[in-house]
Amino acid sequence: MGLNPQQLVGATHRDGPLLILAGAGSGKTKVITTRIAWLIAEQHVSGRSILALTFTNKAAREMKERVFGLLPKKSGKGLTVGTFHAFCVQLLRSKIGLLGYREKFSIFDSSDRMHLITDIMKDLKIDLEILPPDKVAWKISDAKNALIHPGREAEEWFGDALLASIYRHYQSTLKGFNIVDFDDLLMLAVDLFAVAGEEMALHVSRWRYLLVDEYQDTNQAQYKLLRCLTRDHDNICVVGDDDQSIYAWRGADISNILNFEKDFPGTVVIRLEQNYRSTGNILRAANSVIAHNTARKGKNLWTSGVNGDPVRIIPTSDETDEAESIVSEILTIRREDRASFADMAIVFRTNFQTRPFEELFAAQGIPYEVIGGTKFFDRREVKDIVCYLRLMANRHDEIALLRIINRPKRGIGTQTIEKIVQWAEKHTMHLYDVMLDADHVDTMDDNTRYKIGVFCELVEEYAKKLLSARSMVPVVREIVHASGYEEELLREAGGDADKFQKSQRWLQELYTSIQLYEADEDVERHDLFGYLERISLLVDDKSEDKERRRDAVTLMTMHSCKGLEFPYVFVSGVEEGNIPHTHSIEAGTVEEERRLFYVAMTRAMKRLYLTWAAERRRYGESSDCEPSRFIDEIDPACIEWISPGSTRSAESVDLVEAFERMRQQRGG
DNA sequence: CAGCAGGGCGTTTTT
DNA sequence: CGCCCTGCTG
Repeated sequence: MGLNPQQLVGATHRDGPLLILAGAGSGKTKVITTRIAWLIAEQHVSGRSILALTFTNKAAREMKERVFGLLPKKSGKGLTVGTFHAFCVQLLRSKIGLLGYREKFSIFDSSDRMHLITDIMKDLKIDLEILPPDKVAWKISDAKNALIHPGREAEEWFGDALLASIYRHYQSTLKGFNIVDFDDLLMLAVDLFAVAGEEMALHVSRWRYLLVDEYQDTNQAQYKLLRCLTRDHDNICVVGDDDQSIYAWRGADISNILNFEKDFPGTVVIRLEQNYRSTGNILRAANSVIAHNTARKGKNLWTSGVNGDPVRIIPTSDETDEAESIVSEILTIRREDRASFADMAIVFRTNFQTRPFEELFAAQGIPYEVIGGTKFFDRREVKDIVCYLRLMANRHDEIALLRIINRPKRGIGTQTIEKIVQWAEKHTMHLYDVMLDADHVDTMDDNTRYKIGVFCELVEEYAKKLLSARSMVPVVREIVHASGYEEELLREAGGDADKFQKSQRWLQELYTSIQLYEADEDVERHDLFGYLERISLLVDDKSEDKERRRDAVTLMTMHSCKGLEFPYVFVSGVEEGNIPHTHSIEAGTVEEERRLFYVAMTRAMKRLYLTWAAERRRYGESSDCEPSRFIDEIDPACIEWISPGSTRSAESVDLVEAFERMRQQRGG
């Protein structure tokens, strides 16, 4: 199987708790996948008894593929591999009734959450200036990740009665709408075990072997869930690396991995310290940076491979220059090393840094793929139509309703909406039910009632069609047409044919996404609910085959690069205030930033570039930048400073001089 | 109720 | 610099 001794121990550990401390590039996925295959093929454990949990859909997909690649056909049947969130949805789908929700709940995304919180705060007459809704959203999310429920408990936890009150209203509204938000998936799943321990224990008893990836990133809720799943056995294998913990800001609790041995007595600990990914220089550079962290278990990653090229540091004058330098380097590598675009990745701290690259790549015809970033399902056209679908799936989804009630314009304006809302409040009814029953609303005229009637008929008619049709795609096309949405797009575009085409293309992508879903054999039943659930758990739109078929440069943030590897990696914007980010410096969380930088560095297999710009524009204003402190922390023996002019046409004399001074100062 | 213009504000990271 | 939201006018 080609495993080293430690990997082999991990892969062939039979029963009981197992902690695998796996450094970057040490082959942890290989160990997990081999272990699953070993359990099934050699130990005759049924696939049905195995549950593997990951953080991202991508990781889940990869793991599944690799496991099935190791197994003879069909022998892995029943194996569960999924994200924590997807797994929780599965539990909730069948058991959420225990918590007083109805079975066919919808899932809120973060923008829906913001809307609702803003509405609630307005209702409560809270000044949005003093308490910004995004802060509130973040606090509520935090509370849920820590398993803090609304009520007295929350008030103490927040130390703020107002926040607790918003939380209470928010949560009861969600429940009233039969909607759960992202954080609820975890919290409510844990609640299931609290309210019906025995029933749930029975329900999950089929899973006798647990495997958890990226354990260092688990939060309280995920930890508790794992405890619930191991009530009747202790076959839990977790893999993690404290140096790659980069989600503390989202509630990840590093003590979960630090305390694992205490939590699960009899734990076997395995350390994977041999790196198979990067050359010696890259590894040494990364090691020297991470060594500056004090809060770490400490490990010594080593490689038996070649030293390779030094880490190349490229100073540039501004973000345009930075992009041009990288592009020129990309073209050189392609020419000289005969590497493909897909071998290269550009990594940065913040999403908005993609801009100069996207512009330049588009101009030069270089294929690229942005991971994350502005999401497909956040696109206006797509989101509008998805809201139609959401409303048809759940008439009580008020956020969806309010979004499309007058889109396209159908003469139901703010006045009318206000009347509906007031009537609903007075009679404690749902907005949509008020609309269905508009004849009885005495505050509006017949014409308005008629318009509302037309809208409701549309919803009812197509909801029925969606649920009965063999394929939803033609029905959705019909909705776009019959609702007048298409016409509206045409009208909005004015004479701009290009604009109209663009929006059409987005809608086409949406149809394709539905089609892909309906063709997915992994899904048992294909219906509207299943589709909405799937897309709500999807972070990116990059549907399976898409990423593979194109030879493209990958652009992504440091957070989304975790778990990936590329022969050539460019870390861009390595400036003080960017990485480490100003907010983190102020919050005193530079160590997490260092880990983030470490994660980015260790993605590189063959060659690593670090670039920084002396000047960067933000909000249209430009400001001076200094290279990141992390550059100073790299062992000078493994880096090489590339002079600004060498990759392309000569730059300003000032910059070259500044660069020379810096090189002398740093002894580079 | 719809359309337009101008002002204000934001970008840390994501399942 | 752009986007979104608001407020004013037709």
